[in-house]
Amino acid sequence: MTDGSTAQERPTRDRQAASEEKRRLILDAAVRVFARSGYHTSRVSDIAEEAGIAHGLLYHYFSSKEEVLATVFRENWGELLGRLAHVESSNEPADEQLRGMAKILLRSWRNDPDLVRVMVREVARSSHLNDQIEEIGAAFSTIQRVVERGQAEGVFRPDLDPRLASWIFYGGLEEILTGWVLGQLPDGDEEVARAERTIIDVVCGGLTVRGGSGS
Amino acid sequence: MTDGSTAQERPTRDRQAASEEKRRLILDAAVRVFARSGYHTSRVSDIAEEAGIAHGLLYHYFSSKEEVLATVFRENWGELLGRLAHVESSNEPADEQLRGMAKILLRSWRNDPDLVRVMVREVARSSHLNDQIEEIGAAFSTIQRVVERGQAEGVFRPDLDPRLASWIFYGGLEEILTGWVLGQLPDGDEEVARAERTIIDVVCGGLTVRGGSGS
Amino acid sequence: MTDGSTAQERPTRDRQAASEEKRRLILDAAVRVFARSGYHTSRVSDIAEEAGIAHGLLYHYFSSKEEVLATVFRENWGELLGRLAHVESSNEPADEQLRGMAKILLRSWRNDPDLVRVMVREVARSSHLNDQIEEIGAAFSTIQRVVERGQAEGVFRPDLDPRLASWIFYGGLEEILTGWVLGQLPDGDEEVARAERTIIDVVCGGLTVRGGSGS
Amino acid sequence: MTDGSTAQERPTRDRQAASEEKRRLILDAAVRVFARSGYHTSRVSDIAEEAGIAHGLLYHYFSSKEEVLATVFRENWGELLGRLAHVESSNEPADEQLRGMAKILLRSWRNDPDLVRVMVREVARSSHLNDQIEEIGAAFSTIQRVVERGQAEGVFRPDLDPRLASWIFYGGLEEILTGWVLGQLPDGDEEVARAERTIIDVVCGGLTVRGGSGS
DNA sequence: GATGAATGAGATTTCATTCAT
DNA sequence: AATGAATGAAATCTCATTCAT
Repeated sequence: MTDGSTAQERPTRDRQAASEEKRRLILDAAVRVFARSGYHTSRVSDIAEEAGIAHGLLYHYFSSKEEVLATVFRENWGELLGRLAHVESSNEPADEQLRGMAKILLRSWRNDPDLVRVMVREVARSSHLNDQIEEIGAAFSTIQRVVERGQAEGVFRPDLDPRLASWIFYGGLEEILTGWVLGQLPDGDEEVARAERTIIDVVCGGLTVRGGSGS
Repeated sequence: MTDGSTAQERPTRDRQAASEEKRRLILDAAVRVFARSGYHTSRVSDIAEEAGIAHGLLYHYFSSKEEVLATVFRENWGELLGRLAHVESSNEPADEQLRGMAKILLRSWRNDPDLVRVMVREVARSSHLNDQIEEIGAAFSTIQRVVERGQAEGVFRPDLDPRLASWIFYGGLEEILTGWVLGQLPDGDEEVARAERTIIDVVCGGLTVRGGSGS
Repeated sequence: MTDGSTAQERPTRDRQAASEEKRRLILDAAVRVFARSGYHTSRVSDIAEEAGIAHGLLYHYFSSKEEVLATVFRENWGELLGRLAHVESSNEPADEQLRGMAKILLRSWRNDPDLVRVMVREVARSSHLNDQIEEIGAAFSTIQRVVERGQAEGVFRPDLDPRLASWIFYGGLEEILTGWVLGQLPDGDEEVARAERTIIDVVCGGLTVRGGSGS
Repeated sequence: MTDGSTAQERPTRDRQAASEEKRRLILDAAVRVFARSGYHTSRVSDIAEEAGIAHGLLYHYFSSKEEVLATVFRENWGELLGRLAHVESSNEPADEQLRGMAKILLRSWRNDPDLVRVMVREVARSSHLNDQIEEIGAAFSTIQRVVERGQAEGVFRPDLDPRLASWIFYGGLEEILTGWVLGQLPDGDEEVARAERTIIDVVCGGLTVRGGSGS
């Protein structure tokens, strides 16, 4: 279809595209603003200003400030879930899958620090929106299934509660992200790599020195 | 006047006691209200009503709503720090000390759920007041020192970053508390005991099966 | 499009005009309210009600109640200064210039009694905002220059401190305005005329009888 | 009566004296506080703190904050009126009486600057209390009578409105005080003396150079 | 007299949301 | 779609005054 679109069709398509573009503009601006000032302290007009639009226009795209936050969460968390699922469906052994998931979560900090800031500080446990709890739970379930498979395959100890273990694993990851967000843990590519190693070492291998036949 | 108190002295002492009592009344009410509605959503008059006082009186004791939250944090976190320090100064081996610290943190949920709710949701990473970051850091330092001692004594693997390990340990604990706070993890005395066991098993011993035949 | 205005341009211009109109609406209402109740006793909502707007809108145009008062002062005092400057730049003799300035000040009472009420009672010496002192000083400087010129031209006695003389002159005028504001001096066109005559007679000619036989 | 007072009598007298002393303490503190911060901006507790008492005690001596201001005014203005009346009843010529009155008013600045600050800024025209207008009027009446006598005795020009003249005279004085209060006119003993001279020169002799048979 | 805890009306200001243009 | 003026509920905080002790 080199130019088969009617005169009618094109503007419509362009409009939709432009509309989608502006929607994204607002969401991106919101992430920056929420990251900078926090959800409650940010004003709708701050977001609009950051996005370069009139604040009234925001209400054409979102029904409320809360919905902006919810959308930020939903769309990004959804993508994350997808990537975790992809790891889960790989053929790697359970511990390698955990490593892959740690990588995804920890590297998000370098990819989009503002987004992590918002997720960690505003969404993770702030319960602005109860709807999100379910979606967050999906991540835990994924991790939990990996743990369970590891146990079934004899790679992981069978005596541990897989649900708690998955929470602990995720908690360790999130806390490291928090350390970066709060500027309390040293930052940088190398640090991210070390964090990946450490979380896997600790959670999979444990702190305690292995006895028996060598390491 | 055998007891040496003047007529002046007594009422003063009584007043101070009463004043301190009321201060505590307000703080306790604030914890309940913040736990129920969240810091931002709670109104000062909600706290006052919960405490059974006029809202103006709150400003006799605290300079702002924010100071109320900061005080709730400071006083309770301080107490927690004291208990962690006590464990640190015991003669137990490092892994037992970690277990002791896990106990303290996890049992706080049963002792005072509202307080944990507030600490987890409003203070831990909410960025209200940066002053608190330092005090939170003190807890990490304590844990970190235990890890380092464990490494020095040959109980813990020396190749792991003790700082990251302490964050991971604390993160696991906090995530479990969060699970309870959000109603996502099953609750109850038995569950707390299992959580204690699991966090220590995972962090100290690791998920991976310990085998004679190495990994 | 013969007139060169785009479809975009017109509404914008209209809006600006409407906005300016509303700004003035608020300022006028503020003058009436301040005149009636005094600055401190007036509430922002009184001003809004008098202007027929929601009180929140006032903050669209002014950042605070204090800024409303400051603006009332600045804009009106600025106009007054302009008129004084105009008199100063005339070719009249010094005493005639003083008469002209007295006219301006005294007639403002009949033109806009509420404004005079506010200027006399709230701004003149009330110390709300020190920024205004400078601008008030400009009026004194103008008068002082006229006095100095009168002295240089041999019309006024050269032995008098021109600065003090200008303050005395202005003080006499302001006191008469105050008498009208407080209802202590009789009011009316004729009275204003008499006040003009008297202030010039007193300040220029003095109370003392001029005699052939000197004093 | 070396010691004729009964046991009953003394304490009573002492108490009254102590009570009166405290009352004065509060009034003096109020003058300082009002001078510093202005009436509306001063809090009752500021006055109490300045006086070194509990703020509740202020209400044993005065029924309200407003009454404190009214009392400050009444007592001090009354004293001033007495001194003006004393000048009026002297045998001096009218212009000398005016000079005496100017002295009293202007020197009050050096005697008690804080009091002048309060009188000029809070009482003179602020109409916090309408009751005071009458008492202020008494000062004008006194001046006016002097002017009228001066006219009757042929010292002052008979064609001028004596009421307006007295307001102008008083206005000139008050404006100079205001200049000092606002830090806009140079201060000091010498300046006060010059101000006395100038106000009398201007109001009695006028600015205009005397013609006829020399000065 | 003296204290200061307690009250509560009330004031300013903010800001999410709506809506006319 | 886009603007930003307009609304008004709501929240924090102040402080004169009262009153139990």
